[in-house]
Amino acid sequence: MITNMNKFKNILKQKNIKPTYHRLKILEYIVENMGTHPTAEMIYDALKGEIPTISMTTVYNTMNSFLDKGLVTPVIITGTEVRYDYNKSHHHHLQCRKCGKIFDIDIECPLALGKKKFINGHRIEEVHGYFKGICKNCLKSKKE
Amino acid sequence: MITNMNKFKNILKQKNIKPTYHRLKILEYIVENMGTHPTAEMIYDALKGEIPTISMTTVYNTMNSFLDKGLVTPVIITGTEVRYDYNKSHHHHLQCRKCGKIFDIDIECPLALGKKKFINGHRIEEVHGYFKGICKNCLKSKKE
DNA sequence: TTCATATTTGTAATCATTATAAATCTGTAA
DNA sequence: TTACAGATTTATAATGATTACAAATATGAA
Ligand SMILES: [Mn+2]
Ligand SMILES: [Mn+2]
Ligand SMILES: [Zn+2]
Ligand SMILES: [Zn+2]
Repeated sequence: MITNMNKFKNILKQKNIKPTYHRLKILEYIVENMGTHPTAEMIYDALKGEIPTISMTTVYNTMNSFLDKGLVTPVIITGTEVRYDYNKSHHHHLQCRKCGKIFDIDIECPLALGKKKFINGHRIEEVHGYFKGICKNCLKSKKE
Repeated sequence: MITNMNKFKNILKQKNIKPTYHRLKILEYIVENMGTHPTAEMIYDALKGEIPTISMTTVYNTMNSFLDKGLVTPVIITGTEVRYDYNKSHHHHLQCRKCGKIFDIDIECPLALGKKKFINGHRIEEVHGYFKGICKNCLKSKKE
């Protein structure tokens, strides 16, 4: 849709990122697949069909500029790979130890409420929380 | 102290880990430097003076068996390195964006209370939380 | 002492990510 | 339109933490 592409174009312009074709397609992908919290590789694999010449470096470059401009945030759970989150609302995550998928968890975290700026004398700037367990899908799939 | 070494020996025996010299010295180091949440490299650097032949592989092997046996837990914040925590009580962490140090934060996290076993249909097995900010030491050191 | 087994070591491999420099694209001045 | 400076993309090499592997060494029971 041309209207959607205009939407993405505006998002990039608002963040002072030049809306190139690659950046638009990458943005489109992460917006429409927000719930998957994709890795760089997942983005690359999803786009290389439509853009056969795209390179991993471009994905990394793009995601790093998105990170710099605050368009996405990194989700770090395993330590083996960065996953990107377009959802900027404050929320937590759950990673399933069966399927590895990462889910958004919308619970009100008392610690995240903007109240306390200091804990134990340290200044708090960011609050992060995540769970590990078994996702609802894997629970359905029978045996533990 | 020989008494301390016996203490460490017993800790390893209780976990079914053979108390070799290397393992005892590594355990001693992480217990006495619990608050630093050391990396494999920090452990290696601290011990190579006393044990010149020690290798990084041994540190990794040892920490992996400590992890397997639940003697330590991994602290993953940056995604660039694993830090090890001997403190098994449930607690959170703060990493200072100035000095990079990791501090224990002992706050009662309502989410961590063993109550809820399920959230949004997912089974919760672990609750992790951490903060980013400026530690109290770096706050004292004048300019932001 | 002897031998099987576990531990430690040095080195190579892996994997995600970054660095680098060449190739390509884009927008604008002439 | 053409030419060109600057930005973007690409291919490739480098990096750094961790693991894989196989040889060397230590341990400890027979
Ligand atoms: Mn999310
Ligand atoms: Mn800790
Ligand atoms: Zn699952
Ligand atoms: Zn600090």
